[in-house]
Amino acid sequence: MIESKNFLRTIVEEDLKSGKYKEIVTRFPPEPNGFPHIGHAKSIFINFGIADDYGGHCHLRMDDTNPTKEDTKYVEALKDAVKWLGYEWDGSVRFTSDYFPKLYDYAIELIKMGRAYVDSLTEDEISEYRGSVTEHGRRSRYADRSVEENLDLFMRMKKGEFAEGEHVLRAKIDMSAPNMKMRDPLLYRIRDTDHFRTGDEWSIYPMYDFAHCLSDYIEEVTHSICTLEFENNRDIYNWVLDTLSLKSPRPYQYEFARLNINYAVMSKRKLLELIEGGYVSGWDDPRLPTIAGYRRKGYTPESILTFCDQIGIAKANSVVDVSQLEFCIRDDLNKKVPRVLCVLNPLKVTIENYEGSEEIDAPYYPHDVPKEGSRKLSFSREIYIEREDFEENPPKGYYRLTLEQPVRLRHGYIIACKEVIKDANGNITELKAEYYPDSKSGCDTSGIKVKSAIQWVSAADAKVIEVRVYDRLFVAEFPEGVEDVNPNSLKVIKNALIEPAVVIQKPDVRFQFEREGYFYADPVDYSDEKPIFNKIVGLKDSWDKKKKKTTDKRAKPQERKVQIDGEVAPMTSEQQTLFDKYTTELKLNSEVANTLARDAYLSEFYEKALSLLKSPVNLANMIVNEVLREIKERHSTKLRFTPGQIAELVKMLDEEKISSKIAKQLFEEMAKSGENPVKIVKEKGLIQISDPAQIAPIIDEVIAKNPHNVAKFKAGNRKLLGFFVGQTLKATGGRANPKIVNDLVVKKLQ
RNA sequence: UGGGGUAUCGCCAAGCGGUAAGGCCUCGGUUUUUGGUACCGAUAUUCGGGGGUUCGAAUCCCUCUACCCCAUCCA
Repeated sequence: MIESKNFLRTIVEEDLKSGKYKEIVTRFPPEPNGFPHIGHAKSIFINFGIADDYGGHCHLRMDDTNPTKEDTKYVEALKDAVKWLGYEWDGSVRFTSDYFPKLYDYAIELIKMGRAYVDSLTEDEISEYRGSVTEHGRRSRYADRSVEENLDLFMRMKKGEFAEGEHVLRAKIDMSAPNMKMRDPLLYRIRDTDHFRTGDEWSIYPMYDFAHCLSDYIEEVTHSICTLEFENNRDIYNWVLDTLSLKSPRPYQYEFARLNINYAVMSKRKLLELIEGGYVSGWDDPRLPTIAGYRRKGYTPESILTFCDQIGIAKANSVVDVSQLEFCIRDDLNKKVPRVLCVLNPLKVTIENYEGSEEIDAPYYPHDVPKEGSRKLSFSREIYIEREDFEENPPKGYYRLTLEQPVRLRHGYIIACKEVIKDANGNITELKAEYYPDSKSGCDTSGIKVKSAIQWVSAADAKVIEVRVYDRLFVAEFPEGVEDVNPNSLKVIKNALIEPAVVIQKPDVRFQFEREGYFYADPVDYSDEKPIFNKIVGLKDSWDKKKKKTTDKRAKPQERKVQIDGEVAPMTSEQQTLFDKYTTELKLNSEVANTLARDAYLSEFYEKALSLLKSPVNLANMIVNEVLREIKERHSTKLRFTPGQIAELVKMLDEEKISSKIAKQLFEEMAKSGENPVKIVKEKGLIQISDPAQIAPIIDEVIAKNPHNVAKFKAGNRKLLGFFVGQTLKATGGRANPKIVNDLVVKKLQ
């Protein structure tokens, strides 16, 4: 299958390599409270795709912890979607509700550990006590109940002794946690509602944060992949699994950005609004971005999967252009589907010099699609062509039929228009034409040149079909809601005419109506008596584009955004004193001095190193640029090296024993091992090579190996300097003095 | 405003100190009995802004800015 690397796959590969897991297990865990949309397809593609490619398993699990919203009909829709996309879940479909007994036991355990308590605050109080993003929360007065009391209450909650809202079970974490999700999150709530699977067996239901991580653990999931909005929930995910000290391996959560597509809405709420408001016909309305909608419209699973692969996976919120999806379906269908002739808006043409009738053999596929198959087209005196394919007053660049310009009937003869018949209102009702008998397709000896070939159907045996032409559901690129609905998103053409083979022979269910687009026999409403086709997507239309371009001249006023800098916090007087000392006395540049002066730990570190080595500038640079990173990564204090070691490192740098490149390498090693830098240099032989006589031959070799780049460099591509320096450095194991290499390369390439 | 994220072409997106991948869109051209397809070519001296470190920075450091997520007994 089509694969590209992304950050999730990188993690999976590393975990496999390090032996963290023997086998990868992922899961697709939808809540069965709505139909899956193309965003789910992305998630399915990611989870099943990773499992497939790394020899693992992917589970399909219904996250059914909220009995008030979920329903079995959605379970079926979810299963259908996964199957339709071509994936098989491991084992049977799983349900979080299957784990209710186990989850209950885990909750009991948490209570016994004193890490969970039954709270009896009202809903409003709980919300109030939680505080806000800027204010700490306060703990409930019920948080101090004894383990026994909690146990008793929780068991009675389970038995159904209390009404909804009377009590909840909460984790005891931290009401002042900056992450609001960690302010004693709810674990269980009472619900009177029957659950679609467990019926009235339970009167308490676990919350997502409690159920999800444990369900993953129970199923031995390794990588729990979800969308960005759960980033804050990761802390609880880890808290639950860690607090219960479950035996490893355990799953970890990773987040990716959910899919958005312009001119569409993806949220269940908005989708439901469209359905319930009657803006669309149901979950499978072809205008909806639901999987059922795309399927009904005629999209293939392959095209959806290709799309998911093309858009990639990252952590940045983004909106993918619909044209990317449209490209995928066109690209897929182009290779697969028979071409037929259909006239959407018929205009009668009488060929006055033609008598009788004949059958024309016409292949289903064009020369560039390697597929076999053909049908007969019957030709006679009366035909229909597309109304748009004739113009009395053609615009410039019009290739189709005009009074002066003949045109070819696809697979048939060339015709010329002789007369235009109009009704009382001046509307064209019919064309009188003549054909050229020696111009038949395949044996054309007429020598007439035409600019285009158009579709047509014979009046005598064309079949009437209904065609449903779908346009985007919203007029706004980023729709808010129903107020942005496109009133013309569905056009039903009742009397389109199509060549009979399509509805009699039925060579396929998807077709390209030539020069129009791709169409699909509607799987629900189609009947032999009343054939109905959905438009899947139009063909690219460069003529349409050209026409539009001449009419609307879009001049975009491109203004440059000016970014305003915010204010920087002022320094304290001590910091200021330090800063002044650094800049004037020690001659540090102000940036470095600023960073140093503002961080007490850092400046102290600096002073210590400085007392051992009088190299203020290099020491400061090293500390600000390298040591600071280590401090951040290791939560300050636990550094594995001392100021003395930094001084030794900088000393070697000052003495030009090592290059700055090696210094960085060295620093990293030292930070990891705590080893003495001088010792590392000695052991690894990292002494810098500064002798030009030693370096020159290596450069010569690099130059000899890359004549193409030498030419480019000489032609003025100065960026290639880095390439040559890099190659030379690589050849010496990083030991060559880069400054000298640099000079030498420039000299040699001059 | 506390915390957590994210910023690379019109839209996605690689890139992890050494020549700014790729796809879509757009624009040219060639082939074509689909104004389709295919094929060729063009399109980021620059990576949200400003500084710093380095021979060399999209990548490391500082700082600023913008956007997204979190205060459901939803998931």
